[in-house]
Amino acid sequence: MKKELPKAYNPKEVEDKIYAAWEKSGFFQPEAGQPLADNLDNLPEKLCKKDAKTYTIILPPPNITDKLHIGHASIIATQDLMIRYHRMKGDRTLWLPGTDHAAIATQNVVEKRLLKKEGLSRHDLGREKFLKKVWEYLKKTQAVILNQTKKMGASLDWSREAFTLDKQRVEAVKKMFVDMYKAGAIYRGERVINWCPRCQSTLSDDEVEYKNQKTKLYTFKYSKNFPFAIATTRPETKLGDTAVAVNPKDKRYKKYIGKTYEVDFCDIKLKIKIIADRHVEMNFGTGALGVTPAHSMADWQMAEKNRLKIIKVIGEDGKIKNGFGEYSNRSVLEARKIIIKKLKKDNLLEKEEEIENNLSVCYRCDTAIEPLPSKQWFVSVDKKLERLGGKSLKEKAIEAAKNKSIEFIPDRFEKRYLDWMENMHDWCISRQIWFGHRIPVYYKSKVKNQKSKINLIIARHGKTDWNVRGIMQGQKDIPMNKLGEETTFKLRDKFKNEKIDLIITSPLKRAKRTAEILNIHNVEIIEDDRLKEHYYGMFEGKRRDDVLKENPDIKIVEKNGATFWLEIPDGESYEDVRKRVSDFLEDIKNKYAGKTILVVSHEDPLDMMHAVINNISKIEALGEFTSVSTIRRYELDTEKNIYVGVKPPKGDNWIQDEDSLDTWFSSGMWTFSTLGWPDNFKNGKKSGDLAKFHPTQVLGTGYEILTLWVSRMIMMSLFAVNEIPFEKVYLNGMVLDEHGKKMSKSKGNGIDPLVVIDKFGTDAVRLSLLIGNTPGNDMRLGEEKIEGCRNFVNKLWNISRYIYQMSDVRCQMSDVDVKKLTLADKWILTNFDSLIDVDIVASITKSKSATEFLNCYDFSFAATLLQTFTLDFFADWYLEISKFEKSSEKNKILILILEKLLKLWHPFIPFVTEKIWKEMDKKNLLMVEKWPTHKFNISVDPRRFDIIQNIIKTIRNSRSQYKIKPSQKIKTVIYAGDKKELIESQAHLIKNLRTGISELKILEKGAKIKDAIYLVIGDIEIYLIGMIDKKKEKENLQKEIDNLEKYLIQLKNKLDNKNFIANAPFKIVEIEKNKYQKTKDKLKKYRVN
RNA sequence: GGGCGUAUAGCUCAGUUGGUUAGAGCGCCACGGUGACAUCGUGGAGGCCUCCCGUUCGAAUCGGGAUACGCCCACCA
Repeated sequence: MKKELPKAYNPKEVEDKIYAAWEKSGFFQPEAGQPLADNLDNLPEKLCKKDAKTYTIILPPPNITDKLHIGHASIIATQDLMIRYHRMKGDRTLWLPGTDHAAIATQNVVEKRLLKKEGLSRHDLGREKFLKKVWEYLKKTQAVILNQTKKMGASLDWSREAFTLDKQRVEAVKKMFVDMYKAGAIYRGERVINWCPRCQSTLSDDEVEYKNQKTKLYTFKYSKNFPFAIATTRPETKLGDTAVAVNPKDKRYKKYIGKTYEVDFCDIKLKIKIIADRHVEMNFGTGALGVTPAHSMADWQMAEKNRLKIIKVIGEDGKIKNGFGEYSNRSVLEARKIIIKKLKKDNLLEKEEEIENNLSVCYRCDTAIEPLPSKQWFVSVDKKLERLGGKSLKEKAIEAAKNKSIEFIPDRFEKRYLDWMENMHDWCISRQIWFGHRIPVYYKSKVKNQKSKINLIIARHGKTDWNVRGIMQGQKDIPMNKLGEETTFKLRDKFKNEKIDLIITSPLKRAKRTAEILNIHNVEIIEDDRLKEHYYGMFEGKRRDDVLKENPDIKIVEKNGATFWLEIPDGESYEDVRKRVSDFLEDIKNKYAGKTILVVSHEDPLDMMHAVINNISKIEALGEFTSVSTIRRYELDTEKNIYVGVKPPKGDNWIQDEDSLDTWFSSGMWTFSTLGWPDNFKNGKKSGDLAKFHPTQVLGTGYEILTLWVSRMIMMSLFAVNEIPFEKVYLNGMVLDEHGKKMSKSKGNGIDPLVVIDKFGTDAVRLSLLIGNTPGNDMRLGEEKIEGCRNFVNKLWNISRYIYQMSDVRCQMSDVDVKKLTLADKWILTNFDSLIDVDIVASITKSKSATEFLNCYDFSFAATLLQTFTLDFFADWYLEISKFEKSSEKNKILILILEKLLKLWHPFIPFVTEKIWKEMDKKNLLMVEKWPTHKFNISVDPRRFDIIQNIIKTIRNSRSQYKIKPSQKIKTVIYAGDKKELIESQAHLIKNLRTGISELKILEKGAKIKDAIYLVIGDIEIYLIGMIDKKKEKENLQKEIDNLEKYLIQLKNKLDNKNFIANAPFKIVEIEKNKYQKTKDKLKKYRVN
């Protein structure tokens, strides 16, 4: 049955219909754990075996801030290619779509772009109304994105579509937060944030604007006894300085590093420690930087590193806090004036100069921002977690890349990932915005909060015999002695008038007994391992004095008449102890707000507790509990009535945390929250979609969010389901404009996918994004390229059109009589085979097959290979040959190759291939046809056909060079040597393929022919007889001879080089010799003529 | 400031482990209605492979440095 197709392919007429047919087929939805929408079928058994491997990609959810740009299109094209390829291979293939709420970005768009027009800010509307606006907006963009994605031909499973802020994801995020909190992976800590004193609110980083301004830089000493000067633009904050940082390389200050100075800075007493920090610029100011932890982000980090004390100077009202003498309650600027005045008076001010710097101001009211410490939520990346086998999130995430459980494409991104991971600090997840996942933490209303401090009473246990004998006990369980009991009983009086709610004790006998004796009100006693004594390892059971003598090299500190070992070879470090008690304190803060608690423990844990509570260094704290039976009291400023949970607690006075979560928290859960977590994950067992499709195979995204997103997904997935979420990370480069500039709205150089799809068709757009696109590298794209791809798509259409005119569309390979095949037939079949698998052709060209290129993610190569075959081999040669070398076999071959070629092309250009396929009257959709694996297996040495091609090309070329009109036919003589038989058999090709030959004589050899163009191809000589342009021929001949001579000299020089002969491998030398001989022969032939 | 990447024809890019007279597509030029395709065909002209130094018998390819551009991160006291 022959067919007539329209002359040009019209994508507009076919694309939407085809997409609808695909969707209707249900083949986008692999067998689901959930009922399918609209009674659609899943992939039937026939197309996807029960035991088929799964192949899953979760589409990176685009931000709902805006419609998709061409960069998204690039990611979609790449992933749809992978998905369609694997679906055709018979894998159970799932590609899951969704969108991201992009908290900050979306809030900004709505507030700055939409509300601003009406002259409103979000505060004018209030939280609820504002969020309503945001949802209105996002519904719109979501619909646009959905439509765009479908237009791209994406074979996504829409029945599983998700949104990072839909109901299911909200529940998942809450659960995740609570789980992580309970596991100790989330904690509340302080961090410097941006505070606007006028708006009385915190600002996200995006809400801070920078203003270039002139300001004064003051250089001064804190006091006369301080050894050198520092420089600052904000002298008033120096009231809270606890350190001075210098560059470790700075010779001027090296000798001071580590020392502490007590200074009197303008009547305020400060303790200043000199610390080293490599970020300090030696050339700025004096090269010494006053560190104010409470009022600068950078200083805060230094303080954390160096365990500095944090002094808050400025309050939320923008005024100096109480406790700073005459400065208190004055505005920042007033305080500054007074300080400068004093410094001048005391002759401490060395310099006052104008500099330019960036002042951060509030985006709403332009007020200068005050960085203040505030409580924020953090994910602890370093905390060792039980559920991760005692490893931290960071360690596990690093491990995944290092042991190659995750492979990066291209692999250089592994290094970037690891660098970033290794330097990762705890991740602050609370954001001061309204739109997003509200933090599932609740506090009691403010009035009740007043009561919510913890009265902490700390007691050291009573004496044991070992205490008396000066033996190190550590975790050896030594009971209290008589003396100890007596002393402890005396202490009971102290608690007579005090209501103790709870006693928590170390489980060691001496502490437990102490607790029992002190429990006069008969309250509950809880044991807690974290309160155990410092583990001293091999020192335990030895006398302190002996240990001191035997280990003179071990670092010690002496304080309050006691000795402290800073390192114990096989024991715990002070750091370890500090960690566990700090952990303990966090716990009780959250559980026992408002209560009075007695804690009974041992010397070292208590010292460390003292350090944590007062935020001082471990060494400063040592010696606080030197004597047994010491009692100290603390008021723990706690989180009070804090509740962390999926649902708010009962009672009406609980207020939810105002902040919302960093977007990456919810998108970090994307691989499993979309597959039904947590419902599909009970008792560590996966079920439903999660069991079937997680971990996924590939995560493809732009490299710019490798660190932001990919790293988070890895950590979150490890935590939630203890799985690495994907095997491979494929990184798309950015799509730039023709000039290599980033596309952006403001520049107006962006390409809108819908516009170019409308103009050139989806297939053309997809192909233009796949060809010439290397993973991880940016790509430039202009409309010209898309147009070129459109032309190719149309070419494929016309190839089919031609074939349909020639051949009946129904036939099979078994119908082809191999014996009847011509050289050209065999040549094209063999070449086609090389697309599917390496065979004789590929082994000669050393190329991979299209299948192999796809397997190793070299999509551009695969497309180029297919394109070369389609255009150069199939259309330009084989189709042309078929116009005169006719046979029934040929018609079959045309159909057979077309059929397989369509399959190979389908993942790249799904619409046009599906349409052509349909025109073949096929019942099934091409989309679920099997990927070709069977070769035709008719091998022929392609070089035999190459000879014929070469002859034809050479003749065409010289016709063009000599400007012979196409209408002018030429007699031709070929001296073929031992190729005579071959050339004779293919003479019809040489005559018919636009060589304009009237008469062709093929001889083995013969005499030189005058008045003819002379051509040489290897051993073969060709004469185009009857050429008149003698002069031109001579010129050409001479040019060729010159060329050959030059080349010959090059080769000769190489071969004359003794070093080359001596050092180069034998094979290479042979090759070069061969080249030399061939060139020489050719030259000889030309010279004779 | 730190890390990473890129630099090859007018443009967009290939160039596998060092051995090519350095390739393709677009654009350009010339010719051309030939059994599908002018969204086409045939042919051609375009290159100090950014620069410098080194390793090597041999470098577009490996190493070092410079320059330019891009991306990410930190910082601007």
